Amino acid sequence: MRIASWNVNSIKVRLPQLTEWLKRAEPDIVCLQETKVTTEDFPFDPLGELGYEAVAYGTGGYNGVAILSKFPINEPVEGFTGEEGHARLIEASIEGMQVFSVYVPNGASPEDEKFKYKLRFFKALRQHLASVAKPTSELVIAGDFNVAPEERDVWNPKIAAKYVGFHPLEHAALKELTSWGLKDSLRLHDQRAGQYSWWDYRTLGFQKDEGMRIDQIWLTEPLAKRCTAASIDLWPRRLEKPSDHTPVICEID
Amino acid sequence: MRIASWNVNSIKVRLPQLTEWLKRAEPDIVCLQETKVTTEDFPFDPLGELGYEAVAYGTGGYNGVAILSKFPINEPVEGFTGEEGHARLIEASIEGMQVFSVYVPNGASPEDEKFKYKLRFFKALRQHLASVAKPTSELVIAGDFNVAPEERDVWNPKIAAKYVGFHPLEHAALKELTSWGLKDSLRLHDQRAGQYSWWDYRTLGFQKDEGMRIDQIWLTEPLAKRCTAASIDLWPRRLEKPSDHTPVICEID
DNA sequence: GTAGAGCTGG
DNA sequence: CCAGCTCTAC
Repeated sequence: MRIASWNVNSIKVRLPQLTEWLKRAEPDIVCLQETKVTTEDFPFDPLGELGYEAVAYGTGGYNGVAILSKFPINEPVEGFTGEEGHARLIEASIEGMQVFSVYVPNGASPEDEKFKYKLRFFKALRQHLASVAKPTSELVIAGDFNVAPEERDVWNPKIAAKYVGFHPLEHAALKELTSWGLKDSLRLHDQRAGQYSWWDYRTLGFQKDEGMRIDQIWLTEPLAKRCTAASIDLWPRRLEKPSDHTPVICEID
Repeated sequence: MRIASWNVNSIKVRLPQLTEWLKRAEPDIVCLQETKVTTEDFPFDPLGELGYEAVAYGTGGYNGVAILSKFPINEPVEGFTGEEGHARLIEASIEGMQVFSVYVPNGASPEDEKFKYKLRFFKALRQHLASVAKPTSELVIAGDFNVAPEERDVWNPKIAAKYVGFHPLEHAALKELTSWGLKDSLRLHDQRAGQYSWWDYRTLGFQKDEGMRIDQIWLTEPLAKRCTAASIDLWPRRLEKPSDHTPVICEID
């Protein structure tokens, strides 16, 4: 079972790249973020033709999340109480696993009101997880967390700590969430520094290898034990008009 | 010698369609309007690879005119005193002919301030023509005149007369310009009604055959005598993302 | 309907 | 840099 997560930064613009990548990487489950379409406008048909069932949650031109799956998707739930209708979480049951696709708010700077919302979001998300699942259940939470878990996940930790993506407060918020009982799937198999999933368009970060690993797939212990591989797929960056994020992948069983 | 005029409605967006059409129609001279690029951003290189020299005049994201030619382009002149820096006229000498590419202002309704500007523009253009050429010289003025010359050039003359494109005032303004000594090249060879060069995107005019012939190639008498054919080329309308205008063509010699 | 401007957002 | 949005224009 191959599970992936990708912040596509507009599924309308990125549909050609997404379909190319799906054909090539053949993931079984894909958590998408920043689809930037309403649920109604989500491209169910072209993805269906590729063999993917989909559930999507989008309220407008910002945010928006979805889950694609080659296996049947059961009991989808859109949103949760902590996200204030921003279309930042969708969950569903697939092959007995609870699958969450999440897009954590960012905030332009630590002084920003949005940054406080980000910290509240993490707290509410932990509450939510605890209310719908147990650390001993089979659960995957994948998405754009807008925080790098460790120093080695950031091209310049000293600079990043002052801004957003590696600030101590959000770093602590992520730790508090994952301490509920979640394992960072990439780190079960790959200890290298500099494995990034996002690069700033503005600074031409990709060309300079200046990025952060802010997209992650977190697993509860039962799934972590069955996780046989994890990686970051840079292939979509070679296509025209790449997203600023690239897919992250893990294999279960 | 094949001379064409086309309002491309953004040369950035329309470059693929333009190049396809150039390869197919093989015009010698093309007057372009609504390029919507600055002179600096004009795509000289890809057009040069197709064998076209080019002169362009654009000041920003609106208007903008250009001339492409397989023959050398001499003495290009950007703008004229009546156009107030709007990048609506470019002229040049090609094979001994004076060639003008013009984009006449439109105005949303006869009450509009822009509509008055349109009438002034026509007056100023006649003044300009008279100051740089004679009716006995070899002169071509091609472009989007934003007025249909005759009733048969408009899908619904009664409606059009109330709005823009066939209002008596602008109609008279075009007549006043062309009475200087210009012949409507299409009408030297084709007397059919309903030969349109533009259709409203909003009303899906093309699909309903509701359009106007507002793009024309006007010739002085010496060239009119040598004009062997004239037509409107609907071929580019079959491509993806067509302009709301289609090219008009005439043959000299 | 389609395109650009000038804005917000990351 | 690359998306959205709202506005204007035709």
